[in-house]
Amino acid sequence: MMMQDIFISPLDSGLVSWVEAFPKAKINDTLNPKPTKTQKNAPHIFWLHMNEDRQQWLTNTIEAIQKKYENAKIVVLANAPNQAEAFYAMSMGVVAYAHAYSPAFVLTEIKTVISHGGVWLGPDLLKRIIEVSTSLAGNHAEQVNQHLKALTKREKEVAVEAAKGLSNKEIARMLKITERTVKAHLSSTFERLGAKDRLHLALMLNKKA
Amino acid sequence: MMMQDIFISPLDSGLVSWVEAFPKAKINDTLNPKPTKTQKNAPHIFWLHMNEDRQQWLTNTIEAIQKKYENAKIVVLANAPNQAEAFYAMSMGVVAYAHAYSPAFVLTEIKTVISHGGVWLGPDLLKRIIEVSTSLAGNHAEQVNQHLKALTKREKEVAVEAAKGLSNKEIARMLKITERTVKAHLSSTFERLGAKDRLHLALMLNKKA
DNA sequence: GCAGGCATTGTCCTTCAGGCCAATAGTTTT
DNA sequence: AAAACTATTGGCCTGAAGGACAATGCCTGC
Repeated sequence: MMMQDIFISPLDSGLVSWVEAFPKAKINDTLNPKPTKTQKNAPHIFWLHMNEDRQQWLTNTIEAIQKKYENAKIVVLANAPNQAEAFYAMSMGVVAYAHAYSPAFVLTEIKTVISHGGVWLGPDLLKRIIEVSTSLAGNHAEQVNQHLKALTKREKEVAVEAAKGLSNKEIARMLKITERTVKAHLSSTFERLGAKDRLHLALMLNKKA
Repeated sequence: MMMQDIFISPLDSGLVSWVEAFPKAKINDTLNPKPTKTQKNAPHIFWLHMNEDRQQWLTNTIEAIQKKYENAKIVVLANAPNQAEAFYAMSMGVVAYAHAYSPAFVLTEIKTVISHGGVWLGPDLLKRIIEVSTSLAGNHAEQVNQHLKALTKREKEVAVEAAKGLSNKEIARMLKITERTVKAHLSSTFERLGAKDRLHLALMLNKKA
């Protein structure tokens, strides 16, 4: 079966690796608002290029594609991949989430996998997903420890308090440092643990057994 | 880089699809107990055939491989795949989990993916993992109910989503109401439950038993 | 029927969170 | 000794969160 590749990107022309991988692909800046019946049923792969902070756009576009195209697979290519976004995308039915600058061979690989009904994602993300899954299933103490181990001493102290629900100001007072410093430790913590914000951090550190 | 494929299976000869996919593969019934130094460092893919209820064997074999071979990738081929086993295997560092009777093209596909550092698993399993990862576990519904009882129907819906870490905007989208309305429900919820903010709400609804 | 709870949405405003761009100084690793 | 990591803090800026004050339409129980 021939799959038509359609890249949706704000860029005028696609990245080099895209063209290399799929010379025949179309590159549009928006979704065709009115596909013909034939188009609707033909198998497509939509490669959505997440330029930056376009969560809303992503949601809308995915929903639009799912509504308009029966046999479409959706791949998200992120300029700055992050776990929260990946989770979100996968939960919406996206079948692959990768870096926008992935080399051509990765792109063809992704296509191969999803053409056969598979789902593709990189090792880091999967590891993270497994961790989260197993922490829900059991030994959360291990997982929490794993998380805290990845942090520096100071970051740990801050993270634990933040996860209890304290504000930055309160934490600052408690540790006798500036609120600014608390923010710095937290930002670093979020990045290390792949947490979106303090609420997600709290959920990670408070998973019940 | 040439990857040596080694199938570990109680069968005398491999399945047809295995041979078709990897004519040069070795098929052993046990792990070579004493690999040479050269063998240890060479990249291998071990395809472990889970014949039946051999959980213990799986654990031992995976550990043995990880100890003896530096650059080994491990794939589990299950006669009767099940999620619990898949989760377990992945948490031990296995990079693919598939049906033992997968056709040859799936096997080659798996090899391609993991050779490039990826991780492979079928759509059903991934879907399940995503579900588990993103949903608040239903098992502690009892305690949560205590709190939720005090809320109206709509407030409950909003509160649950907020406790998962969704933003007001995301909740609004999900429930097809305005962000303003979400705020209204949340404000009301905070007051009823005596929660300071959404983080405290999340802690209340996620608190350990 | 009318009161009161429920669902919905508005505008305005303040505070807080977190990202971005820096900088300094001590510590550890290579 | 140089590079990398850690702890600390500054200012600036955007966007989200939540409170204050209010209004409308729908139901339900008394």
